[in-house]
Amino acid sequence: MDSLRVFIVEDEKEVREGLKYLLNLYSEIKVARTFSCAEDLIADLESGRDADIILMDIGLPGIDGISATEKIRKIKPEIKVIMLTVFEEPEKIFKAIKAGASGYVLKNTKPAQLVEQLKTLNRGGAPISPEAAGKLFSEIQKETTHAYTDNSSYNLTEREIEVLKDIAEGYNYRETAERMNISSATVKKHILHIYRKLNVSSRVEFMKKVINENLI
Amino acid sequence: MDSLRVFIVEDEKEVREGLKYLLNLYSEIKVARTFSCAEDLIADLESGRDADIILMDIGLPGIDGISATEKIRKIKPEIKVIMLTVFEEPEKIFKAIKAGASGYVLKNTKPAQLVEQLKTLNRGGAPISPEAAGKLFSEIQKETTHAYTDNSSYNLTEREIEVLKDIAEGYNYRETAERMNISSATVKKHILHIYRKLNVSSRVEFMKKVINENLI
DNA sequence: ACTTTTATACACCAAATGGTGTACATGATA
DNA sequence: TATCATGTACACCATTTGGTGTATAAAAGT
Repeated sequence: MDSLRVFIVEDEKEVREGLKYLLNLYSEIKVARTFSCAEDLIADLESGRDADIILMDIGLPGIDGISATEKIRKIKPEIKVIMLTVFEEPEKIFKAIKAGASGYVLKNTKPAQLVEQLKTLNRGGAPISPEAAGKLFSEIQKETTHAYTDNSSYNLTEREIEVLKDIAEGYNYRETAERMNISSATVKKHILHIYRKLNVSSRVEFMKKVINENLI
Repeated sequence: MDSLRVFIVEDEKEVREGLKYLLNLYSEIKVARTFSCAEDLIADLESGRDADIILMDIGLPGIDGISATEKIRKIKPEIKVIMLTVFEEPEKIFKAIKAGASGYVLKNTKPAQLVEQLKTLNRGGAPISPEAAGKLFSEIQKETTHAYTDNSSYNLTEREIEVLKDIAEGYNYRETAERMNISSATVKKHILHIYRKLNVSSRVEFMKKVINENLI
């Protein structure tokens, strides 16, 4: 198999050169080019040069690593960008991934381990430490804030709203019943009442109304 | 340090007992209780019993693993729930995390590795394989860019798009068939193909996708 | 020429949904 | 007090949906 063609973007020369040296000790990796800022990298990509993987420092002078990642995804979406950092900041992790990063690793990761992680990229894997993953999970859970039903016009009862939410989520009567610890006959009754109040008579009409009128 | 008190929820007896046996070989872990369904576990937690970590199968009879995780977070938010699965389905991974899961591991993970991962939980880590992380990343990226998703990405045929529009309008198979001058069996076939392409399996999921991704 | 895709259509079956009853207990309200 | 709204739950029924087959034929790609 061909070795992975890697670019490194890192402003601190020692880190940049050190990483290049260490990674080049492995036959699977070929550090082809290094850059001290994102602007240089982007100019290079636009002039036709190509990489399999870009190791991108987050804290760069000028264009920061996350913005650079967004740009890269636009011009060369096939290139995998791995964020490199010293600290793992929850919000940065989430932002980096939204921007299109394929991984998030610490600068002090051992070279052998880093090489292993880079190799998982081909299989759809994403290099990330359990610690960073934990912070990412927390961010996701934080973002998941349930908007609540605007019930001004339909006069749905509290229980009906609960049922509405579950059904609109995709749970069927049985599943909703189990989640609410009631019988599925009751869930069905609720839904029929909801149908009358919303003036619909099928799941499709129900879903149209619920989504379009932001009832969840 | 105390050993970690672990509960296992898994419907297949062999997997459940096997996992218990293997984990109990490690002094850091104590598999205190096992359950064949989520209902039993929840009853146990409500009656006062406590765990540090719950290993939760996703595909359970009755209340599924994700719903169960939501419930656990409500009654005992300090317990870490790790999802156990055979396959890594991107949407399930994302849903599980939103529901409050602290990790997502494959059933075939080697015990030693699993034990290591469980130990990282105390440090705020989240056990997740690079492959699952990759799928999670894709989901996050999909969610943030789904405004651009147009019908071409699912490779629906022209006829399928016609059917999709009618069904999403609220016509049922028979009505759609009449409008298109074909048999309702054919409409049904089309819908089943559409379901596969959209990766959904019910009208509700279908409508969510169609409306949220602007496929109409 | 051969395979795949697309569109059509039927049969069969299990599960879910839509709709109608009735019934009982609770708590609020007229 | 009596009625109403709510939440629970069951029975019954027809229709719809979800999923699996098989089959034919034209069109498109290999």
